[in-house]
Amino acid sequence: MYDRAMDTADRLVTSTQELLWERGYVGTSPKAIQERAGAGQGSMYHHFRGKPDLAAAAMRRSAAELRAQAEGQLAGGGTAVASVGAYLVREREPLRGCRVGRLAMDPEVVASDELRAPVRDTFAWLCGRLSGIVADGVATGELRPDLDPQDTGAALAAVVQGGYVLARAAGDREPFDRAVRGALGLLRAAAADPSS
Amino acid sequence: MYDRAMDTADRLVTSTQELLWERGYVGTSPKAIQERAGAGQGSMYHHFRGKPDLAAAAMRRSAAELRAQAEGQLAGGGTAVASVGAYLVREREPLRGCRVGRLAMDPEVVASDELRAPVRDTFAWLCGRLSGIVADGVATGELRPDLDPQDTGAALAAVVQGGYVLARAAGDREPFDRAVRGALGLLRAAAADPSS
DNA sequence: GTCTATAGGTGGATAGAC
DNA sequence: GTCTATCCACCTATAGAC
Repeated sequence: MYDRAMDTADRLVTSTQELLWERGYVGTSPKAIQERAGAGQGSMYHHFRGKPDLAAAAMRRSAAELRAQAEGQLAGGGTAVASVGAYLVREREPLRGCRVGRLAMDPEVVASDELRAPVRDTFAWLCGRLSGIVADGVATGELRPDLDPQDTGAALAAVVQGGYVLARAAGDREPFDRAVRGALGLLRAAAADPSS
Repeated sequence: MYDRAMDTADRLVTSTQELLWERGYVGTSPKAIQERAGAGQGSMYHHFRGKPDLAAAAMRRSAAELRAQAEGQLAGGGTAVASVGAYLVREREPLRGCRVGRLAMDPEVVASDELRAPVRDTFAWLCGRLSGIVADGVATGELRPDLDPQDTGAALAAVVQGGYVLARAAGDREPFDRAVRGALGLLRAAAADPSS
């Protein structure tokens, strides 16, 4: 249960963020949210219209947090390999999965435009950001000119999301670390001068 | 509802495979399984001890099917890039996700050794298989010698799993296709002689 | 083997008192 | 704003008849 000093609506959103991360949308019940937030039924339905409304608020916040975090890793400047590397190897907890990406596997999230929107926008932004960095690397001659920036950006975003799957399947973070190292190794090999 | 000529236990397993793929473990109820299989409660609990038992049988079958399918793509012979390429660009339905990988995001699957085992074994096998192909490519001089086979294999497996996430987030298969093309492009760039 | 009946618990939400 | 009471459908499983 959260600090009573925190606003009730805020505690409900925070609790929902956590439960969506841990259990997904279909696996998260209003009752569980209320218990974790230390709020009653009445409070929840006073502040939100229902589970989809509350989940949408939680997902928008998680998406914004993730984007800010990723932007912090990507905006470091330096070479394309350095920027992508900073993003790929940043500190993570692979066994928890991605708090946004995991929701893309949820049938009720994908079936609802409102619930899917934050997930869609997050990955559209991330792929675009990574593609831009690769395009810059190609433009400066750091990366081979035959590298397609959009395809490469999508592959880099996918490696992280897929790394979570491998780690959770194994019950061990090792496959995640291997996957991101492997992606970085491939990107280095695609440097115009691979000795760099 | 399935053909009555099919064995009842078999229909139950097949229906469970489909529902696990569509809705995951927490999102799949015995009632929904029974309805799809055209079987009653009594039949289900006669043939299986309960939902976890039936789900485990369905997951073992899905894992075996996926492995056989992947092996068919990977065993084509030829260069490492050709073998990996055949696996990466094989016909898929990205919006449906991976019938095995999706279960790695399910909290009750990862919490149970018996349910997680087929998922764990599938990806351990797949990563090992891809790593072996990369190692062969390095050994024959097709791929650059500084490529780590295990890391690269994990990255390739992750791209496919992550591609599903991107496609479902977008509501469009395009990001999946981009990701696998991007991965193949990077692997080609890591060829010892990139003109190949 | 398959059916119906039954069971306690939960899911998601509404109503109205305070 | 928050609480309790109430609602009906569904979840997962057991019991026992056929």
